Amino acid sequence: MAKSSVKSNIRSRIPGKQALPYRNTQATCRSARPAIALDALDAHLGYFIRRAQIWVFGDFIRTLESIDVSPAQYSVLVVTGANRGLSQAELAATLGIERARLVRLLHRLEDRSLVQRLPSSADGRRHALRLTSQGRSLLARAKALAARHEKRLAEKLGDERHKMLLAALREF
Amino acid sequence: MAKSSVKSNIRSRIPGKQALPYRNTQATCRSARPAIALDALDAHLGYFIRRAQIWVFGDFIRTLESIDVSPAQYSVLVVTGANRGLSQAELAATLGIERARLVRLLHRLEDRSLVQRLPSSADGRRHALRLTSQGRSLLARAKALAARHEKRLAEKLGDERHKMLLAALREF
DNA sequence: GCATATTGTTGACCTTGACAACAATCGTCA
DNA sequence: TGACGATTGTTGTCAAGGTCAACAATATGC
Repeated sequence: MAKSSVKSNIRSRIPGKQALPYRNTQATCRSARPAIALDALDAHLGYFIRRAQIWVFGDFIRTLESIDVSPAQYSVLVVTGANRGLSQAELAATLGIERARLVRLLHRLEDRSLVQRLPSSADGRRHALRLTSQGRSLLARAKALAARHEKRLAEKLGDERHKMLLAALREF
Repeated sequence: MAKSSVKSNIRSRIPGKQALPYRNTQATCRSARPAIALDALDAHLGYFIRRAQIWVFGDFIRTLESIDVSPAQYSVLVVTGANRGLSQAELAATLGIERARLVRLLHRLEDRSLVQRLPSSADGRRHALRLTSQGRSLLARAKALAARHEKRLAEKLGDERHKMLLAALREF
């Protein structure tokens, strides 16, 4: 309907390129006709990293959706569980997220009684973060599901390629 | 200041873990004291993909910031430039973004006179996308800058690892 | 004791992604 | 032919995240 092209009525007919029925909106990017050239994109790591990120996160979210744990929440729960008494600034720094963002993440986890913010006796500014018992048991289930997700990933890629990617991406 | 912990005053003193001065908020994740355990996160590809994505996109954005071209805009310009007469649905599908999102991306690129939406003579619903001459010249500069970014990436990773990553991530 | 830095917090703004709805158009098939 | 379903571009809305600035409480260093 072209409601916004108030500009010109130039007819441009391009010969070789027509109406290929794309159905790779989902995750099937290895679809039918190639036809459309990625050109320079094909040499950019960033482009493929982004696509991989979307795929991996999508699978992770679907896998943990029964316990309502997002990737960000999972990372908070795991690191908090493994490092008792961590401060929010430390946690934010190791996860690579902003302090401000972590505050709101913790709000929701605290509302669900999964984490506690205890006052630090040594430093009045800090909170000592801990998992509640509910938090620990949910984390256990989350880890089990996440392991299934990771196994599926390893199967998709092949074990050696999976391990290789893990090692290479650690460079960042 | 713990304004929100209206809950308890339990003092919890954890011995081994204290106030390490983190300075890896930026991109230095290979920082000083390890101290904080990633635990299960250390085996998850998704975690490292996300960190890599942030790093790579950050470098890309900084590199192209002089010409004000975001990663998404770059991908639109590249694919549009390489496939004249593409429809928006086709473009969205190959880039893996929503039609709705592409509409707003194109709005801004059209406002900057970089792309044109021409009516398709064969199908009244479709737009045939084309770069303007300004779009083509900006794309040329963008490609040059993006190549510098990619070169920096290859140097950081080593050529063989860079190539390997490119190949492995294509699986998604 | 005072200046400066850090910590947790809130508020505002912007970008993305995900959906739903809609008008215009096309294709198909009775 | 005409009616029905599908596709295309579009808009709106909502939630999730990232960024940035401000602020009070607290700690540290001189």
